[in-house]
Amino acid sequence: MAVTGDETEAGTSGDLTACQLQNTSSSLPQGGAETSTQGFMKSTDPLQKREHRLMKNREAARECRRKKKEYVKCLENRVAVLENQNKTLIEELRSLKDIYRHKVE
DNA sequence: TAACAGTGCCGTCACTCAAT
DNA sequence: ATTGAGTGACGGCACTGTTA
Repeated sequence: MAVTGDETEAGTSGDLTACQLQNTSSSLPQGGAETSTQGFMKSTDPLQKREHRLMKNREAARECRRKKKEYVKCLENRVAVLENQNKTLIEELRSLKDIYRHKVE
């Protein structure tokens, strides 16, 4: 199953904001990228335009799927962490109840 | 062992959204 | 209005496990 050894103890401090599918804007040079091919929709012949568009979309799809997989993995890790926390809290509640019962008896 | 179902990855199309 | 990036949906292909 998933949730292998890597990303160990992802929830030590409960970083629940870790799983963000979008907003990787920081590293991606949105505006200035691809200066060599900028405006390819305008100039080149239709066949080349199409080839270039397909290539870009191919790469975009790959990246999109990669991010999505990463996101899902991250969510699975969160689930595992929260399940553990839940288990611990239930156990704690049980023992506290136990202590209380013994006191009132 | 052939036939089939399930799964994962890929390429493409169609669409949306933000930037220009 | 145009352009480019991102993404959901779809179909195809390859691989794997299961069953008769």
